[in-house]
Amino acid sequence: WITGASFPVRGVRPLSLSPGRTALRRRLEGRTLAAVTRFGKRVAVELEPEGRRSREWLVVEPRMTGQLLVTDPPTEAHVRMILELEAARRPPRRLLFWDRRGLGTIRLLDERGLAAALGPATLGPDGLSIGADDLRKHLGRSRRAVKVALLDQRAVAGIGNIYAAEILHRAAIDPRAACRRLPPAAWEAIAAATRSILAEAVECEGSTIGDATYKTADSRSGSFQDRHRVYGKTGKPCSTCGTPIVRCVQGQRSTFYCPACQWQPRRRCSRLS
DNA sequence: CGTTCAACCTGGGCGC
DNA sequence: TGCGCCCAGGTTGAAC
Repeated sequence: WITGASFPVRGVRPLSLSPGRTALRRRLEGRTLAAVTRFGKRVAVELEPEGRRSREWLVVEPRMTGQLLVTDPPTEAHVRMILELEAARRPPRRLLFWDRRGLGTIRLLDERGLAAALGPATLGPDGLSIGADDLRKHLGRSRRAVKVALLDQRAVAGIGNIYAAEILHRAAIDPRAACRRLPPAAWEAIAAATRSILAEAVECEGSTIGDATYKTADSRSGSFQDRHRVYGKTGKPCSTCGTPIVRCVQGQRSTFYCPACQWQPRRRCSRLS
């Protein structure tokens, strides 16, 4: 159970909290953790009901640099939340939220708020089990470039910038291709690549690039960055065909792809007669 | 409907 | 060494 909750300020911009730090501390202390679940990129810590309160969830959205840690943080400076935890017959532990850039958010939500934060209007089916039909239903008629569309969490939850690039390389689809031009077979390939890339990334405990990116709750670095085929590989030979990998910008974010072996549907030829 | 831009932040890496 | 850029596993809202 939570014996103490604090939200250090230390001169940096306060963490985006809902409700504010004082109310949050009051509502967290003494509560018991019931379960921890993941929805796409969001983590929901379920709190058992207490007194007249119904069940509530602490929803953590790490964004770019936020991490939940049970070990000492890289620096004290960017610790945004400290939960002192105690369990029967165990030494006390601390659950920290450490976030260098401070873009992450923490919200305490009731059932209603949870539905809004994690429901189908916000988060689509999880990428680890996504099917081609789900993708096609949501994106099949979209005019957006397929890479931009894969980052839309309402269509499929859990794909970020690294994995969008790796998925489309594995599926051999050009990230610039418009969704509506993709045939059913392409969606099958994309769905299969999404499941396999994400499963491998989970197996490898994510991609740790430099010291600022993802680490596990006990601070282990991931190894999936060693398997990246295109992300951050500008100019390096494509692992499939040897053509140099290219970088472009889509929706203000970097995209990496092989200009030779990632397929783009031809523009429809206008035919006479 | 889709795209672009700005904003929220800190910090590493680069060229001059 | 310092400074000004560009870049970074993300999300949101406004403007066109």
